[in-house]
Amino acid sequence: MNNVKDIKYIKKFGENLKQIRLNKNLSQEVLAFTADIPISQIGRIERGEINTTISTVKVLAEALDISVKELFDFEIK
Amino acid sequence: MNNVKDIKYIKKFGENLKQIRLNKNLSQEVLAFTADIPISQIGRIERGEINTTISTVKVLAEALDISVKELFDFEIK
DNA sequence: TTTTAATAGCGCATATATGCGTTTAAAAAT
DNA sequence: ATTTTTAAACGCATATATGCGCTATTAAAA
Repeated sequence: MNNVKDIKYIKKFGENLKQIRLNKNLSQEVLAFTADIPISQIGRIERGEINTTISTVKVLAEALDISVKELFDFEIK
Repeated sequence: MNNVKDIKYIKKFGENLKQIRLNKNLSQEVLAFTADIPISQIGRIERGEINTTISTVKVLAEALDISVKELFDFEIK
């Protein structure tokens, strides 16, 4: 988290998550409910504030009905 | 981490990481050095003891010279 | 404009990942 | 058999993700 490149990476991850969520017309609230995690968590991930874990990524992918790989399908810069 | 499925998932992730590392004939030590993370961390991830973060996954992928997606390219069960 | 919905953003406690070092065990090489 | 390499498996301090609740802000709808 202290690494500049890492911060860019988690920001990109969050942007990609948000994009996918919006493409499915889901609110943060609905995604949070489906993934069974707090809505505040979704927000912090999308804003790139936190360096989330693979288990959280997995439940998000399941809730979005996509593969985990798709959540990592973005350009690093 | 308290969820049974999550434990299975992080175990599978670790097994996949180990497989990829061995396929490249790299020791945990060399991978740790290249990724600039402690060797103990590599072991704990491969053994499925910890639910690692996306930034760690990213540096591992870079050190292995593969995409992050490849580290998630395994069957969930 | 007023109401409603959606998101941002904060605070706080707890759980856990990380980072670093050390010891033990097993396997491979000599 | 001994040495060397590799990985497992501890312990511990620190940083941070999570979980929960709440308020503020923004945007959209009425």
